[in-house]
Amino acid sequence: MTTIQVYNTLSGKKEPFEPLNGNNVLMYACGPTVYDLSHLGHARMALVWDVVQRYLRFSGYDVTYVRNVTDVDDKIIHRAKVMGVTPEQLAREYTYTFWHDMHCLNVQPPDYEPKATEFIELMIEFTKGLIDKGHAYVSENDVYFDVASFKDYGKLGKKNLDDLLVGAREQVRSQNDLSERKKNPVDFALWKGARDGELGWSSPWGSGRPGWHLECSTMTKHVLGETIDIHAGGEDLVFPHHENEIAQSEALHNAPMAKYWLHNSFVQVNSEKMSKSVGNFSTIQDLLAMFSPDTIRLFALQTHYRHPIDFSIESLSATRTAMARLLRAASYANPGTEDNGSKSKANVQTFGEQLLKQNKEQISRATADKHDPVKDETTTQFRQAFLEAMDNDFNTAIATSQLFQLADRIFQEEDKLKQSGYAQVFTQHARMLGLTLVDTRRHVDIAVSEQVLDLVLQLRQNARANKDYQTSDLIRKQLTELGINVMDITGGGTTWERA
RNA sequence: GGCGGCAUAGCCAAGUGGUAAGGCCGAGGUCUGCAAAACCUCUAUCCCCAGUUCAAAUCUGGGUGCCGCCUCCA
Repeated sequence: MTTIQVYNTLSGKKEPFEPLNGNNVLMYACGPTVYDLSHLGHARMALVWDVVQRYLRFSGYDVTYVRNVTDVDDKIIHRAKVMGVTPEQLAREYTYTFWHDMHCLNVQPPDYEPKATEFIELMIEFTKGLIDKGHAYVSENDVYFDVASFKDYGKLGKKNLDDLLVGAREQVRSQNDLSERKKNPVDFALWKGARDGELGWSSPWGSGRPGWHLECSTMTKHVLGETIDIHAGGEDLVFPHHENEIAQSEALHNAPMAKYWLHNSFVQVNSEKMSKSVGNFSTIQDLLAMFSPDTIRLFALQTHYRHPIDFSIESLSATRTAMARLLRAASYANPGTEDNGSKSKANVQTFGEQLLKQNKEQISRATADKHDPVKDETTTQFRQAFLEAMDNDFNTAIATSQLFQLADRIFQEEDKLKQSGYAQVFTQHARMLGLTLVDTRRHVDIAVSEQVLDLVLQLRQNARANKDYQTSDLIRKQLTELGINVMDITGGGTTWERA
């Protein structure tokens, strides 16, 4: 099997990817906290790890991919209070919108999607274990992790405890209630006691809720195991979130939590991180109103996942133009449909049905070239360059550039059979990146259809004015067949409505 | 202050020792009733300075600018 190179945050280097247990890959990505609509930054995270798990499967690994949903957290509680709903209602609402966004973007569902609230009992067990081993202590109704008791603390985020203490002391001074409860300013909460009326679960330490980091440690352990292959997430989770997960899990298990720690970079706006707190975000739903899922995906994949992407409507528009070219190239895969396939036959299948079909048809690395309808220097070179790029720490920027180069070959090819063959190879590889290639070039929105109708009716009026009633009647008849009733108003003017 | 990262054409963006992928925009041409698409051609020596090397965007040192994390954050 060809070796994939991955950049491991833990070592700060690219390393050959070798799963711990033969062909099995256990992969966990930190999912969203569901307290609001997801924005492009969340989309990038989901898209990147979606492509990674797709590529690992393509490469022949038996992947178990887990992405959690954080459905209990301070932000959820605060937002719910503001909106006058319960935290459960709020979390469920935004879980649904997240799923909707993911489906629209053709992000494959993970194999398991644990929610924090489903693991409270096990988190309590986890905490007890840490207390028993002397890595955690109870303070009033809270439980804290004793950072000083874990000698490797800081190995992921490349921090040393002394430096952290200097900074932490100043922060804690401003929250002096906390400083009294913690032995050490950098200690973090495993369990937070609930104040009056606050959301809480009963525990040996009274009513309360888990600390943020605890859920990922617990769910990783119980869904996948004590040591997994890949733990992934956004760059901002390196410290303290993943650092604290490591501290908890490794202190309890005396075993590495994950072999590879992978992190994606941010989406920026004017060179500044896109985030809720800055307020410079574009929600996935807003963007989907303007751009196709494939455009958004291509936009994300044209930059390497460890580099920041600078977002602007202009650059997304540029990607839309580029995406149109890829769709045109793909349309040669099924000769004949280019010209007569637009008679709405393609729309019989729903988007969801198309995606399921595509996933079923997805090729694997071992058998990929056997399926090649055409096998020559072009396809061989293309595949080699494409796979080489993906093997090299999932370099989707190079992989997509190869798609453009193959697209050029498709356009140039005069032999129809070859052209179609190239286009099929093109399609297979584009779908490996999760591009749907659902042809959106002829999708017309309501505003445009209205204007087109106005135009047609204007032409009909012109015909009537010229007493060309044959033409004007033909137009009306055809529109009627489409379900559009055309009504001339006595005294001039025309209006229409759907029958 | 500590840690990490980035700086490549008008814009976006790959490339980490052997002489600059790809996308968008633009220019000229072919095709076309006109246009669009397609096709052909053209558009950079890589922030600055010094060094290592036969050879550097790519390594080393220094400088400048920008960003992220260290507090919730994908």
